[in-house]
Amino acid sequence: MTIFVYCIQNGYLVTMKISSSDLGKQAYHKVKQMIVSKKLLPGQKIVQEQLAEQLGISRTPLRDALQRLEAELLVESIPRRGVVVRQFNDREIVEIYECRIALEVTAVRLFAEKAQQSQIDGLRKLLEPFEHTNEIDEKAYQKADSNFHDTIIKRSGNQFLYQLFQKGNLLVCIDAIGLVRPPKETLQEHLDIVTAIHNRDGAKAASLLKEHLEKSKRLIVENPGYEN
Amino acid sequence: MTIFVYCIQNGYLVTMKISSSDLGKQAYHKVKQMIVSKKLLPGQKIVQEQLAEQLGISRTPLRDALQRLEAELLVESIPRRGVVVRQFNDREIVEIYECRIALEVTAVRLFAEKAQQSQIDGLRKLLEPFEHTNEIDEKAYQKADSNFHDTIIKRSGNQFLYQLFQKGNLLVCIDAIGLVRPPKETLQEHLDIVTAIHNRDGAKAASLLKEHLEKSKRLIVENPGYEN
DNA sequence: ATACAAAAATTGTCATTAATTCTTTTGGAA
DNA sequence: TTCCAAAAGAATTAATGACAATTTTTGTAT
Repeated sequence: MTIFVYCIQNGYLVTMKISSSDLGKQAYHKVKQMIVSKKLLPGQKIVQEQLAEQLGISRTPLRDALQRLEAELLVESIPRRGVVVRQFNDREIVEIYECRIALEVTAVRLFAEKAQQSQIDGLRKLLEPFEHTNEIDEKAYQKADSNFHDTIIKRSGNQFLYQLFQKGNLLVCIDAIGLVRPPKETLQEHLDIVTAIHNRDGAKAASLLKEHLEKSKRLIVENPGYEN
Repeated sequence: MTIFVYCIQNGYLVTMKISSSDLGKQAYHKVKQMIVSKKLLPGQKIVQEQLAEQLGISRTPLRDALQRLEAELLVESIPRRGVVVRQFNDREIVEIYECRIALEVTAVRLFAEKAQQSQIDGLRKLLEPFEHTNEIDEKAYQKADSNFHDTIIKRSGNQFLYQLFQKGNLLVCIDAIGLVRPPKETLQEHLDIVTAIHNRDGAKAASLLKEHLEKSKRLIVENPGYEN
């Protein structure tokens, strides 16, 4: 399918084609979705021809997609053996958390210092539905939580940091891990962070977020089954 | 070419073939080298057929390589338009530095807390050739500097962090940027950091490294030509 | 059960074809 | 003539299918 877009460029009306024919990128998103939604299980081998047929494409764009996913550490490719969905053990999850803390704390400081007021308000709005209520829908909260952290990183103003988050796939991994602590506990922490941002207190926001994330990390470390 | 490796696996002698036939990975390393060594210039378009012929391979493995390099942010692919070598402006270099600071400060804390004594000694040895001398060879120092920081990250014990550094290509970018400050200035800072690590003072090492990197970052920001 | 050999499945690579973009040429109006 | 727009042609990328190399599975004999 091809879509035509008309726009003004250098004062002239130009027609631009936006072709949705990039099978590689499409496949990338689909396979990523399949991994996150556990349709492809960790450790499972991906048979290329089979999956390609399932997606209705040939192997070349699928291989492109797998290449990307390997770079994002979501799959592992062993030459001549094939590609398997990567699985993270507890030690690796803690490693991921440590990286996340390092980058996200930096992001929140930048956000507090530079973000526009409307962006701060937007962040605040994400939390509203869950205030003043006892029955918190876990699924909705998880989504809001994910959005909350994503917004801070995306709007930090440091685009490279955001790319690193995506390419390093920290967000996806963290989504896959799911909620570590109950909403009741984390909601207040989120609110406090927003307050600090609102006051443009970057250092305070950073230390609050750090403690917020460290708590979750500690829970994973102290989890039975964690091997040091 | 095929190489056979003999090794003991589960108590049995096993022969393993290591085929260097992975053209994709080979091409990846070659092209990466070409970018770092400026044989392919920033902004330059890569014509796939041309480069493939130059490397003596077909376009399929070259595309694999470019896919990887795109994930590492070293090249940029515009669908149906081609692949160009990515160039970083000052603003992006600062962004890269901010990410580097976040991750490397975390790494040095872990290193100070967990590293074996021999690793700390190894770090110290890297600096020795440049002490007690007035004539510092810039090139040799740059290599030592690069090794110094690489060691801290690699031996932090957090493998994911190291992968993130590689995939995010922070190290390569930083190598490409080169020395920001004169050796005389940074050598003493490096020595102080080693001392803190030697004393297992993670917090001290972290704050010293942070200041060390922040100084370089500030120099870039204050550089004429930096657009905020 | 174990070890080996043959068969099947799967991956990596290439050459070809189709689709898209870029460049040049052509034609017409100011 | 000069400028712009449309059309034709060349160049380049994307995708498909086919083939060869390699691994995994299956079957058979020890």
